[in-house]
Amino acid sequence: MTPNELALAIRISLVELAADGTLPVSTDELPTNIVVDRSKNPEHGDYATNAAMQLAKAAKMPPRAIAEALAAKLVSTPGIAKADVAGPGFLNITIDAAAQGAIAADVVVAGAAYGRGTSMQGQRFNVEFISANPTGPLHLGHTRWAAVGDALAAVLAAAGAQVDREFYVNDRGNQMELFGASIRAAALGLPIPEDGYKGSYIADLAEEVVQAQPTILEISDPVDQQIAFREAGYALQLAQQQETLASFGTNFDTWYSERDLHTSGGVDRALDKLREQGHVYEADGAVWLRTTDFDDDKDRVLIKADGSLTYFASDCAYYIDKRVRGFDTCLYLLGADHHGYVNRLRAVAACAGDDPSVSIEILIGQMVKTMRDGQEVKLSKRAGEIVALTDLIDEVGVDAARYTLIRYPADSPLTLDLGLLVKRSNDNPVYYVQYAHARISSVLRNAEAVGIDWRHSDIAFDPALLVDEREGDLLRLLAEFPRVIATAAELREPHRVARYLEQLGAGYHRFYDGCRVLPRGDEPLEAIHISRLWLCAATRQTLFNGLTLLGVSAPTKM
RNA sequence: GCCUCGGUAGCUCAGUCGGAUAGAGCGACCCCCUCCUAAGGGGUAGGCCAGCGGUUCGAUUCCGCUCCGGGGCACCA
Repeated sequence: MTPNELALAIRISLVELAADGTLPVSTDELPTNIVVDRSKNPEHGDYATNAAMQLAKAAKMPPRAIAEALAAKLVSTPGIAKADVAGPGFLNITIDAAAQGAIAADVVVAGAAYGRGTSMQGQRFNVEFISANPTGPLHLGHTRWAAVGDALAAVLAAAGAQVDREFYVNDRGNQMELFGASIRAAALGLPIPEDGYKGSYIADLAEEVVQAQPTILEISDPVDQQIAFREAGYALQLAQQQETLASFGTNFDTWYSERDLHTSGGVDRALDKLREQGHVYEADGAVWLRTTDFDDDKDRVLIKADGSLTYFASDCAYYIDKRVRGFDTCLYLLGADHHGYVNRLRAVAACAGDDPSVSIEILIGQMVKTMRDGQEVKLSKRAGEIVALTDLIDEVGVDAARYTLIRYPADSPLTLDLGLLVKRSNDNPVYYVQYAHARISSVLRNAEAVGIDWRHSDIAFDPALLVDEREGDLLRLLAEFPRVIATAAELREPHRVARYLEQLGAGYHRFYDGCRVLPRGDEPLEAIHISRLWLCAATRQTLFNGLTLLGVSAPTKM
């Protein structure tokens, strides 16, 4: 019996109590969401609910009396062994051993689908993240969302939502010109422009461009030549970013070009839309959007006095374009340095006639500070000091990098110690979780080696045998997984999945330490062995499903 | 100044519909391998959940203020 099934049983009992008059409340007054918590203390049974205390006010009855009535109903429910009233009105519930153990079989049968739910069915999300300028390699500043954004998208999808991962390519504007000028200067041996890109990768790019396209040096017009360098460099950088992210296990459904947004008329359509909604005005020779109608500090310029479009105009067009493409909710995963954009983006949605509380959501990822040997590693693309994402992958590997970034909530600042991460030690919990998966894999291999086919054995899986305290803990943990995914999706917090996997790993290691799975040398094969193998298989499946959501591999050997 | 994120064990951090005795890893100390991977398990020590008020049966959690730290407040991209 899972917590969700238990919650349903409690709900049904309450409805019955309200119907027969034991509880003087209408069914409308019953809590729709019954809270069922795992008990921390084993003396308090398997699960606890505070439903009686929640109802006390509406029913004008002492919580303990309500709990008593509820307990009497619940004990006649199949699968529930015991229901005790405790403290101010908690109800401690013990699940029947067989009903508890049956979860192991449920998980094995569900397989890769175990944990997936339907709580977000019918919702279409556009999850946009990273969106780095194509003017340089991806660096550590981009990695947090590369890992967390991807995991968040996976979690939303696991909760039943339809999710697109999108990367916005800022391939227009002044930065691109500076980029082109910088490469050209490097190729011709000229000084890099004052505010140009000074990283050493620029020289490499220049060399690569010239090698692939020697005639570029013969272009006499400096403007044309700069454009040629810009375009060649752009293509190389974009390809490199795509390759880097693919090697990091982050794959986008859409790479959306800002240029396309303009050439397709998206900007004009957006401006028309905003005008229709009545939030556009002219002043000081510029065209403004009155975002102050919706909580922004100041209005924003769409078209500058010189007639050129602002970057903000592109932002508006991009948002409106996403909505036209049919997304219910546009998620923007931004760095803390973009936090000033939150209000204006929300205002854009409102100016476009949308309800910002539904159609736009902006998540701010706090800074990742990187340390190496106790020294802070500074990231500055202009100054040329870059710790590239590819370096991180090379140094610590995809699994450790992704996992470490994902296991902390994105809205808390994070300090990554590269020196520590490089050590493949226990300090990184990814190994702990992966080890649990590998350990189970090994047990199952050994079972096979001695000829035990636990799935099709003559000796049947008997859920009632899994009564050891460590087996019960592990079963309760397994039952928790669907709720973890649903909550992680709801709160946009994929780190909850990682933390859960650590608990599950710990639960397995304890079980492994205290409960012998395979028969020793001369022992006969018995039902307890088979049942424990099912429990092992269920745990492995859940670890696998969870790690897969996070984009971390689940090795069968380490 | 305004906005925003944080302040929980020596260190790094978990802990949302407000619940029973506040958790984990690392570090310290003590135990456990004739047995499926010791990359593991068990135990001890370590806390005024930054501070002060409020809401109530009950607050680390919700609200207000104060203090301390990170980040942000362009007709830049």
